[in-house]
Amino acid sequence: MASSELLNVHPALFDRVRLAIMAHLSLAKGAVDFNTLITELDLTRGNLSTHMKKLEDDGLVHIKKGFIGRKTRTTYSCTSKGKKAVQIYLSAVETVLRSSL
Amino acid sequence: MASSELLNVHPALFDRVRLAIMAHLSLAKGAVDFNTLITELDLTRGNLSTHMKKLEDDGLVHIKKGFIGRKTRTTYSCTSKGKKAVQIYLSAVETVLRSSL
DNA sequence: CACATAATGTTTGTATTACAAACTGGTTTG
DNA sequence: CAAACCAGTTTGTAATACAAACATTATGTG
Repeated sequence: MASSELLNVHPALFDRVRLAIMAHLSLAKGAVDFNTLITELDLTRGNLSTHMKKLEDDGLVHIKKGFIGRKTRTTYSCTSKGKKAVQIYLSAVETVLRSSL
Repeated sequence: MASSELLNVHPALFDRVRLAIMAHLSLAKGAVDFNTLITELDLTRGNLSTHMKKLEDDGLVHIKKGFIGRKTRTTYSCTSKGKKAVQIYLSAVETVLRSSL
C-alpha cells in the first residue's frame, strides 16, 4: 500500500519546526548559526536548542562550536544522512499524495 | 523566507498517522470504513478513534455512522477542507524542499 | 433461555515531547 | 565592580500519541 512509504521517513522530520530547520540547512551552502535560525524561523532559544539536540542525536545535523573573537558561536550543518532523510521525506510524501489530486 | 510556507499547513497533518489517513481518504473514491483503515494502516482501534476525532473536530474529515445489517458501521470521507489541506501540505513541502536537491 | 465469544468503537491512563521560562557561563558597557 | 547583555542549556509544564481497559450490541452454542 502506498501510504506505507511514510514508514520509511525518519520520525524526526514529522515536526513542523524540525522540518523547517532541515529545509533551511539543506538549502544553505555552508553552516548556519544559532541566531540566524532563531530569527529566520522565529523560534525561542530553548526551543531551537532542544530540537537541535534531537537532530544531532539522530545524526541528521552536525553541531560545531567555535569562537568569533572571544564570543562563542555555534553553527549547524546538514549531514549526508540528514540530506538523505530530507529526500526520502519528500519522495514519500509525493508518492503518497501526488496521486490524490 | 521559503520555510515560512510551512506555517500555512494545517497542524493536524504534521503527524505520520494522520497524514497517512488523509492520504488514504484523499485517494479513495468514496468513504472508507473504520476497519479498513485499521488493517491498511496497521493501527489499533483506540489510536484510530482518537485521530479521527481530532480530524473531525478540525473539519478535515466527515464521519458517518450507519448500519450494515444490524451491526454498526462507521465510515469516513475527506471533506473539501480536508482535500484543500492536503494540497496545501504537498505544495508547501515541495516548495520548501524541492530547491534543496 | 442463559452464557460465552466476538465485533465495533470510545474512554482512560501513561509515557513521550514541544515549548518557553528560568538558569548558567561568559562578555561588554556604564 | 555592578549591571546589562549575549549565547545557549536545563527544567517544568501542558499537550498528545498510543494502547489497554471499558462499553455496547450482535452472534453463536449448550
